[in-house]
Amino acid sequence: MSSTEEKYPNNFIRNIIEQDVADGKNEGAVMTRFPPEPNGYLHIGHAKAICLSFGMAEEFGGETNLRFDDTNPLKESVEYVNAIKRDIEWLGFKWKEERYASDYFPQLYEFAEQLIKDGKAYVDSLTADEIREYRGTLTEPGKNSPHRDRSIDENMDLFRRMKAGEFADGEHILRLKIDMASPNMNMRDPAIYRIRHVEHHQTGNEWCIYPMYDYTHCLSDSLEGITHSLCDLSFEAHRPLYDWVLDELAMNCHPQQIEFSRLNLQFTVMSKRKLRQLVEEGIIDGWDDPRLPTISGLRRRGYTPAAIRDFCRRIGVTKSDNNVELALLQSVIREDLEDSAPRVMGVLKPLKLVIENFPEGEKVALDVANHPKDETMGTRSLNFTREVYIDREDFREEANKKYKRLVLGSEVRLRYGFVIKAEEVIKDASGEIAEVRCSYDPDTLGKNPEGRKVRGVIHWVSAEEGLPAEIRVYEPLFTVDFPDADERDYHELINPESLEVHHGIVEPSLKDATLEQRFQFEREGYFCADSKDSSPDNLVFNRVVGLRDTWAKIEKAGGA
RNA sequence: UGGGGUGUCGCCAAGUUGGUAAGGCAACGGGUUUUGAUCCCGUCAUUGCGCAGGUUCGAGUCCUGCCACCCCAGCCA
Repeated sequence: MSSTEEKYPNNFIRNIIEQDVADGKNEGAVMTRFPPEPNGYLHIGHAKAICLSFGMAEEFGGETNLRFDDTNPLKESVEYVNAIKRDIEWLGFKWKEERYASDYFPQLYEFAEQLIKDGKAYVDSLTADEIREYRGTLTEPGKNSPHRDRSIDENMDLFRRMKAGEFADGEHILRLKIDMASPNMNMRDPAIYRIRHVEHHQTGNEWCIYPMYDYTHCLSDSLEGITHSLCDLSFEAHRPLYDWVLDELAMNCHPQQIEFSRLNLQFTVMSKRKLRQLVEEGIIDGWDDPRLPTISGLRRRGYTPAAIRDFCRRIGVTKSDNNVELALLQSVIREDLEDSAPRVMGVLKPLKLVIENFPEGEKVALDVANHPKDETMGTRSLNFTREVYIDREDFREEANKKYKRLVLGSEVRLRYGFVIKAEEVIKDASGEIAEVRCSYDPDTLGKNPEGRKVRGVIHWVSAEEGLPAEIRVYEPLFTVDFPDADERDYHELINPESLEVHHGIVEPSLKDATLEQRFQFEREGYFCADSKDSSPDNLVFNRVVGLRDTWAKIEKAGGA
């Protein structure tokens, strides 16, 4: 990430930090943090936040802590902690320290007692429903709880007994004493400690009271010496509370919270709740299903860390609502793989060709470049044989001039090999084309036939040497561009054709494809060996993204 | 009807003190090409920056008033 090419274009947060550094604020230091709650997997929206927080710190010579915001043991687990760490590392970021909000539980407790002593916090004994009623509405002020004026001693006694486990869940709660009439709902005496007799994944059974986000986050930031605390816009209205807590406790480190709008990507859902639902209902193959916008899903699909980082740079950072098109995500991975993926040939929908005038059993070894522009990627040898497979899309019994592939009675070149001509179509009982009988021109290897023009070039795989492979082609999981905005139940919006499985044939060199290795299947797209299911005896490839397809446009426009 | 935000090309987005609308994606032309890929060239907000007024020699940038959309009423984060 240190390369200048990966620097962010100008954005308002960078401008703020730049100014702060220039002004000598915090002695010119920049310290950020990424604070995920371990209650789900990270997705592309988190990647935006990660790239920003880590990126800004790095750009200004600072560092970033990874801090698990683990204040709600009911929803969290170490499985998520581990998945999150794995994803961040894979993305290419190194945190300075791994922290947990739970590391600060003892200090947080002391601060709470301090607040009680100062008359700035009190124990409330209303039920959750009552508290809601007392809170008022957006347009009406709330009412003070009848317990709001308990004495400091009584509050302290009650709070200590809460900690000691003398009360059941929900019996009491610690609230900040701010202003029940505030137009900002978050300032109407927010709850900061609740009783929860549950085991915590980090602290075990040490605590039965747990601090809440608003109280915990600002103090954790302060304790870690964070200078710029970047978060999404939903916390904007919480900033006064963030500042209130730090001010009332007179913390000497007061980080600046800056909010930016979160990423909305077309044709997918981003909320952890919905993603979890998809996983739990078995609609997809786990958190790393290649159709998901999770980091693990994108990784399994074949996206590279560099492409995801590039995407995060290109979408920018603002406070405005955004609807990023899928085309941008596809564009960054194509750009990356265009240079880095070795080329191979693979056929998704095999159609057998028999080249009748090519001697049976004979092989012609072809020396083939692994990349058309990068010689350092070397070459490999491919055998041309009498029987080959091409894709069914590449053959038509009849077609107009715009169709640059194999047509009955005319010629086409088999990439890197000979020019062939389709002579006869053999059909099975149902009328389906079973194979195509062809002839080849032996004098066309590495040169064009004289006086004739071939329609084009198509890819192929030797029938004798090709390997069977399962090839998974993905389309968006949803049929509408913004499933979150749709009133219909999301089940109705699921694309039934989001996964298409092909039983294809790939060239023999793919036998040794390593997991997660990416290739360009010429004329088809970029593919990645599936990290879960692929093995030398059972090859499975995921299509990362297709090649840009000009032909599809022509076809759609009625050109052929 | 309270509070907090946001509105610049189809999408994303630059636009530091007002000075005469970057860039990327997409799209559309054309060239190269044994990948209809890549690459290259060109077009793509002609008083237009949510709308309406105002200040100014001059406003996307300042002022006023509207409009639209988003967020907030968890003992979630």
